[in-house]
Amino acid sequence: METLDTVPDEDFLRLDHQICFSLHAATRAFNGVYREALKELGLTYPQYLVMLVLWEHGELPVKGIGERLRLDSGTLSPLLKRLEAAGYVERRRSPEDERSVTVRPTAEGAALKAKARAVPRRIATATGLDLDEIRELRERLAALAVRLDGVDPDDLSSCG
Amino acid sequence: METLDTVPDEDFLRLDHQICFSLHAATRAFNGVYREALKELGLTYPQYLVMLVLWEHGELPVKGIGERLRLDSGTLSPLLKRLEAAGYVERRRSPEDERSVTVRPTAEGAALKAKARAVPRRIATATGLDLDEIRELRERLAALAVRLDGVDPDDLSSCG
DNA sequence: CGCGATTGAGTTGTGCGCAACTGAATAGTG
DNA sequence: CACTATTCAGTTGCGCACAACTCAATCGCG
Repeated sequence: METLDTVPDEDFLRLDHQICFSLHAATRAFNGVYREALKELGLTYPQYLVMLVLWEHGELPVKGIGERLRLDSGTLSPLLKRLEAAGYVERRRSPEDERSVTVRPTAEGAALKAKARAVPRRIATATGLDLDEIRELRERLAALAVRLDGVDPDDLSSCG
Repeated sequence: METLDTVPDEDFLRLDHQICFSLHAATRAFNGVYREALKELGLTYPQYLVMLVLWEHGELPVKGIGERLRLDSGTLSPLLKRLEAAGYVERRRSPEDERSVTVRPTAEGAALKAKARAVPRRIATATGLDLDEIRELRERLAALAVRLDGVDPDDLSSCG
């Protein structure tokens, strides 16, 4: 039987080449179609992700957005600043906790949701997958992300 | 029967939130484990991809690397410059075509392959997937990337 | 209450990805 | 042969991701 242990290192490097590349390429291809689809909304893909969680929750602290999207303030602060400059969100210091900043969609940002409705369907059509396949892919990727995020760094270095 | 056409826009936005996020998160989780595994080699994930194709082909023009990794010169030129500064590759103008630049691993770069051998196995173990599952995921992602790269941009905008 | 530890947002610096561009070399056409 | 079009690498500019850091606000322990 062929298991991880029976494959030579050499073949593994080649396989890695392929899987690495596939994931990398698929991600960038996805980014590409989203970029195109979001062009008319004036949003980048990560900005769209932020707007999605804001449309769903109404308002969130920066930290809350970060937890849901697994992004830190180093990424979110400038991104939110650009969304604010574009007029789609507003930020204000929380009165209860002066450290926290609450983000919520402006009227214009909320209105954008209507225009965004058509986007996911176009993307789904572009993938050529049906609903069940999309859901399955989502499950797999989510499970993989959870598993990879939980890996002990020592298991990845030679001394582990 | 539930098809793409029978799902309301509202549900679609929510689903999109989930699939977007899953792909985004999985990619970054993958990047994270590779970053950790490649730390001792002094390579970033994209630099590792470049070294993989160079180890396999011996030497390639910048264009050849770009075709295999689906990357343009805007990304590759500075990346290769850094690999050269690190002493892993050397670049020289092709004598036959002065426009082209040939890239090949230095002795140090070639030696790195031995240290890199252990990396893919650690990554594969970290994913918790067996060989067949890894292969299947690779197939799916590759097919998806090809399909998405071939999408007509007009199909993604409202006027399409 | 006082003071050190923690938390939250933001900044800085580096590398990647991509669009748009430059400039030089080559190919192709009349 | 001359001249335009194309090709190739590189640069610039912008946005994202992440590590490492700053600074203020808050928490928690003695």
